[in-house]
Formats: sequence, structure tokens, C-alpha cells
Amino acid sequence: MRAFHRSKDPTIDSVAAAAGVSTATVSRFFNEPAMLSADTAARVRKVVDAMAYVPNRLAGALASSRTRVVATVIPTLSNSIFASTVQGLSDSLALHGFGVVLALSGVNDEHFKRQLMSIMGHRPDGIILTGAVPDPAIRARLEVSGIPTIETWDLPADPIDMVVGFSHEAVGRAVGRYVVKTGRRRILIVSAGGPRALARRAGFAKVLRNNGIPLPTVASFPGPTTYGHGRLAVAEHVNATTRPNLVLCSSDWAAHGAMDELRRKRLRIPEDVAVIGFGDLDFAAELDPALTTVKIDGNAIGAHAASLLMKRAQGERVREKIVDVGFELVVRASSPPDLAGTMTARPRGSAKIRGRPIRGPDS
Amino acid sequence: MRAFHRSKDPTIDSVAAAAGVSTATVSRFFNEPAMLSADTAARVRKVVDAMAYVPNRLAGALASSRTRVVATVIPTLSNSIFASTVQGLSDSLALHGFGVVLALSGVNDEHFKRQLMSIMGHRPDGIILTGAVPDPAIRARLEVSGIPTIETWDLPADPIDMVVGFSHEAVGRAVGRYVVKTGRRRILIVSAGGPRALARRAGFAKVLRNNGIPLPTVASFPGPTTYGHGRLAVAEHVNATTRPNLVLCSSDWAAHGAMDELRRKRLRIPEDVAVIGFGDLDFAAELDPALTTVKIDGNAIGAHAASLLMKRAQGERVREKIVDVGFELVVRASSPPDLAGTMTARPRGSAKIRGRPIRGPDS
DNA sequence: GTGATTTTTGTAAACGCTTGCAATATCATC
DNA sequence: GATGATATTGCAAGCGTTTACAAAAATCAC
Repeated sequence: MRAFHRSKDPTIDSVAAAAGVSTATVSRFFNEPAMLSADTAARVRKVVDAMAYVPNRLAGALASSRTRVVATVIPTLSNSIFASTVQGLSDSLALHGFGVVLALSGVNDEHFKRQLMSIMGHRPDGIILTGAVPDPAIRARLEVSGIPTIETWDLPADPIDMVVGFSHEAVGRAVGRYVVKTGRRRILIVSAGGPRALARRAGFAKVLRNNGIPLPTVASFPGPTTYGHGRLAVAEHVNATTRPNLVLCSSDWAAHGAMDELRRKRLRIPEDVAVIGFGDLDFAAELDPALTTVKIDGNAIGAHAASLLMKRAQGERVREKIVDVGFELVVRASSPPDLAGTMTARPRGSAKIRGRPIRGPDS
Repeated sequence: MRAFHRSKDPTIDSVAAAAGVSTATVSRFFNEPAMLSADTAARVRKVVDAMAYVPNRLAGALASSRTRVVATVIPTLSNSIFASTVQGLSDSLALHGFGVVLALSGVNDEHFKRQLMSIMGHRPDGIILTGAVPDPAIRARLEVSGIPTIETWDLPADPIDMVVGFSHEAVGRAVGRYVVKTGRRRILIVSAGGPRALARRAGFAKVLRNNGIPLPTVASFPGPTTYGHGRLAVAEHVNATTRPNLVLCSSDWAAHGAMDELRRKRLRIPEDVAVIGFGDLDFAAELDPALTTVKIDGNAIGAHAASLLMKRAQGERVREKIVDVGFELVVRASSPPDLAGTMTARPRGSAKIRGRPIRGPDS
């Protein structure tokens, strides 16, 4: 009744028999090689190679209750800003022989839940989430599961377990402060509708308000903002009547589109209109003019998360459960500074949350 | 010695005990629900909910030798053209309760091998590869494993098992024929160095040769071509001495960069220089002028692959092991047609390979 | 040599599920 | 009712590893 037959895979037993040792020895060959004598090891190796034996990790995981797998749940993969995080995670984990299982949750909340349940069936040694988890039922489920969980790309006030991210609100404020200094007052915001984009907008708006700057026009789009959104927003909101002198976008994509559309309208960047993006994707520096944006090191987020998980997997207690990787406002020609160079916001973090200063893992 | 303790997870035994049924019944509750009487089912459901029981898929897979997992090996995730394929795959598989494990192989061949071995330890019910597999040792290993394998984004002459892709050489020829018709003769190629980009170039070159058109200048880059590559290539190869009237790029990214750099040089697109890309990424249609490019439906590739795998998983024999999803030359303003509209190359495929016409899976 | 250590190896009991087979309950028919 | 068929349920033998514990072998200190 097997769907297709694979029964002839060599097992640890067949290898042990062929090598004239016990299964325990073969197991140790893979897991505790230092424990074997040189020539036992050699004998086993020979048989393993000859039979092309690959240990069945399912059986191993079942017996040891360690799967060497971490699960990642992200909304989507298609030109996603999280791709770099998965990459960083995967690269770091591979070094430790860990694998990644991926669940694409989409936007639908119900689907997210289903995916998570499915994931939990795999008994991963860790779960990586993007953003904070809203649904309390799911939170509870995760907490009770005992699986190390890392929320990323955000800094939730009340985390489930561990966190590797940054404060979107702080990003908004930093950009706000910068914008105030540039002196530009007629602002168009092109923004995604998600919670994180909203948090950035809130931080930004707060700073403007404190400085008596008129509220920006907002063009909001569901899902991550694209090149097309940027063009569209500019096409619609820049005309004879209203002409912003700064367009602030919730992604570099949108910023790029905005730039192209502004140029099409014969507006000069940055003389007539400045443009600011978010993400510092690889093309940002190569645009003309180069794009002022907020750099997030997605790869580092993944690597940090991996490092925390590996610590946990080795039984170490993780003291700093909240890692603020910070962000960097990278000032380039599309929105030139009043002050020269690059403003950097160093990870500050969670002194306010945890009552003590934090450091990243010493990986 | 457990890394962190999770021993208190409910098991099928505890659920069975609490519900006053046998473990077999609980198992059937999840796998063959139709087999249970209405009130047994209700009783089990109640306990399952109360205990928040999630079946351990490792144990299940071990017992049934079906993992309900498919593995994907792709070179990288960062702005990868394969992201859409993984997305399509994952979406389709989720419908059947299958999960995806991801292995990022990088470019290094040794690393690819290691990742593949690791993957095989998971005993996936299917393996998705991008491109053909070069190393014969790895091929053999895959063949002997009995795991259904799908090579994608290519149409290898001698496939390991199943294939879902298209002919890059044919793409090159189609573009070649189109270019010949446009009458442009001074061509600059911006190309990646990988085998597939090379195949496209070969097909393209062949058509040019047959038409007595001078060999193009080629700017070649390792890895997938980026926006920056496009700009760089144009910056270097377009000047007073040489001025191509067509730039053919191995990705929409590069095409986009090329366009921006051409504009910077005050060249008009397409009047002075036409531009052609590859991929039809979502921004391609939104550029100004819109980009002429080759559309590949990456999502469909993933969905097709999933469908083949699901068939295999249900024990069906797959007759059409080679699916040519074709491609489409989408003619837009950046390189206008001599003939109006859009030229389409329908899947043609593998009559030549298999000796009979092929159809996609009837999903 | 001897006894004490330290290394190396083996034995066998889990790990949590699936499933062939057998047993029981239910139902339609005559 | 009895009978045969069918719909539900249970029993228990695996699935391929890991690992505590014990045994055997090698090494060491005198």
C-alpha cells in the first residue's frame, strides 16, 4: 500500500550488520564520531559509502525528540522583504546541520493558523515568525508548546518568547526628525496598510505634529507596496493643485516607482521633490539619484535568530531574549541632508522594555 | 538530557485514553474520518480540542513511510526568480496538507551536494530542483532513492525523473527571430553566466548567425543579473564609438538598469535604443516605456510540479513526465514590434524528446 | 602483574504513530 | 429470529533511530 516503494533504503541495521558492529556504533558514527576508535570509524565509513546510506532523520528525531529543523512562517515569498531573513537564517542553520521548513501563511488569518498547526506537527526545534502574533489563542498554543519561538522584524511589547527586530515606530520618528530638518513641509506618504507600516507612519506623524507641520496626504495600499503603487500614487496626488516636495514611501519599490513617475512629470529629484524609501534593497544605492532610505539588515535578523535558536538547542539559557538590531537612515541624493553624511540609529532597544540594556548574541 | 523539555505533549495514547477509544480510532479520526461513527468522532474531537493535541508527523511518517513533505532546492532566495515557483508550489501543496522544506544550495557545487544529502534524510515525498543536475554521482543517488524528483525551469535532454520547465534555447531563438524582424543590428547583450542564460544566448546567436547579423557585444556577469549590472554594462559599452540600438538583458532587473542608464545618456527608448528583458517581473509592465520581455509563469511551474507530485503520492502513474510550460514573448513599448501585438510561443516541447506530443497535467 | 581508570562497544527499551487483521456491532432480508 | 453483509472498532506488530546502562577492552600507575 506504500504510495511508491522505497523499502529498500538501507537502514542503520543493515549498515551495522555489514560493518560487523552494533547499531549504536553506527549511530555514534554520525552523532558522536569522536567516541569511535579510528578503525571502527573507518570500517563504518566504508560501508556507509558503499551502501549510500543516509540516516533517516524522522526516526532519529522521534527517538531523540530533537528534529534539527526550524520552521519559518512568512506571509509570502514573492518579492518579499523577508527573503533575506530566510536566507540568513538558512545559511546560519546549515552550518549546524539544521534544516528549514517554510510555511507561507498568506494574509488570511485562518490560513496562518492552519499553517502553524501543520508546522507544529513537525515538532520543529524552533519557530520563526514575522511580526508580532495577534491572535491570543495562537499565542497560547505556542507558549504551551514549549518550542522556542522568535518574533522578528518587530519589537512587540509583550513577546511570546524571543524577539529579533527593531521598532517601526522608532523608524518613523527618526525619519520624521530628519524630514523636519530638511525643511520640506508638503509631504505625500505612499504606504502599505499592514501593522508595521502603520507603526512607522504613527511615529512619523507624531514628530510632524510636535513640530507643527501639516498632516501629510496618505496614499495607502493593501499588502506590500510595489513599483506600480509608487507610480500610481504620484500620478494621482501630484498635480497643479497639490505638489508635495517630499514623497515618503513604505518600500524602496514604491519609492522607485514614485521617482520614475515624478521624472515623467518633469519634476527634478531632489530639487523639486525629495524621495525616501524603506528597506535599502540592493538597487536603492544604484538608482539615479541614489535613494535615501532606511536600511534594515534582514540577513542579520535571520542570522541572529539562528544563533539564539542554536544556543537554546544546546541547552544554554538565553539571557537576552530581545535583540534590537536597529536600523540605519541612509541619506543619499534623492533626499539630501542638511547635515552631511549618514545618520545612524544604533540599536537601542529594550532598556525600556526589559529594564536593562541589551546586547545582540555574541555570535 | 533533552535540550528543552517538551515531554508533556499529549500523545495519541493519552488522547485515546481520555476519549475511551483505541489509538487506532484516534489515528483514523485524523486520517480516515469517514470511517468513524458520528459520535465516536465527536467524542474524539472534544478531547483533541481540550488537550490541544497535534499529531506528531514524525512518528506518523515513520510508521507510514509517507512524510507529506516535499523538498525544494534552489540556489538562493534573495531577489530570486524562483521565489514565485516556491510560492506556487507551497500554495498548491498546502491544499493537500503537504509541507515544504527548503534548502538554499548557493552556487557552490559541494554545498549543493551536502544540502541534498541533508534533504534526503528527511525522506521527502518529492524533490524539486531548479535546472538540470550536472553531477552524475548526485543524479545516481537521486535515481536510486526512488523519491519522485522534478527538475524545473529547464528542459534537460536526459531528465532524472520528471520535468516542468521550458527550453531556454527556444527562448533565445524566439527572441532572435523577433529581433531580426525589428531590423536592429547593433546589439549589446547583458547576460548572466549561468547555464540557462548561456543556453538562451546560444539560441539567440544561432538565429543571428543564420541571418548574417554581426555578433553582439556581450557583457557577462556571474550570478543573476541585477539592476546595477544593467546600468554598468550600458555605462561601459555605450559611447561615442559604439552605440548599440538594442540591449538584450538576461533579466528584467538588468533591463531596468539599462533603461535608466540609457536615459541618463539622453538616449531615447525605443527610438535610439530598444531594450528587452527576461522574466516579466511585476514591474516590467509598469516601467515607462513598458518593458518588452519574455514572460515565464514561475507560479505555474510550481503548481504543475505540485500536481505531478500529488498524483504520484496517490499512486497514480504519471504518463507525461515532461511538461513544457512554454514562454511568451511580451512585446511592449521598450522594443516595439514590426508586427502588432504579442507573439506567443505555445508549449511545444518534448515531442522531440519523448517521441510524442505532451500535455500539461489536467489540474 | 594488578587493580583502577578510561575508552570503546553492545544490548535493548523507548519514541508516537499507522495499519493488516480480527472482533464486534449494526442492519437489511427472508 | 436467523443469516449474511457491512460499518465500526480494537489489538499489536512494526517503522528506523537514540541512548541509558552494562560489558568488554585498552591503558595507566605502581
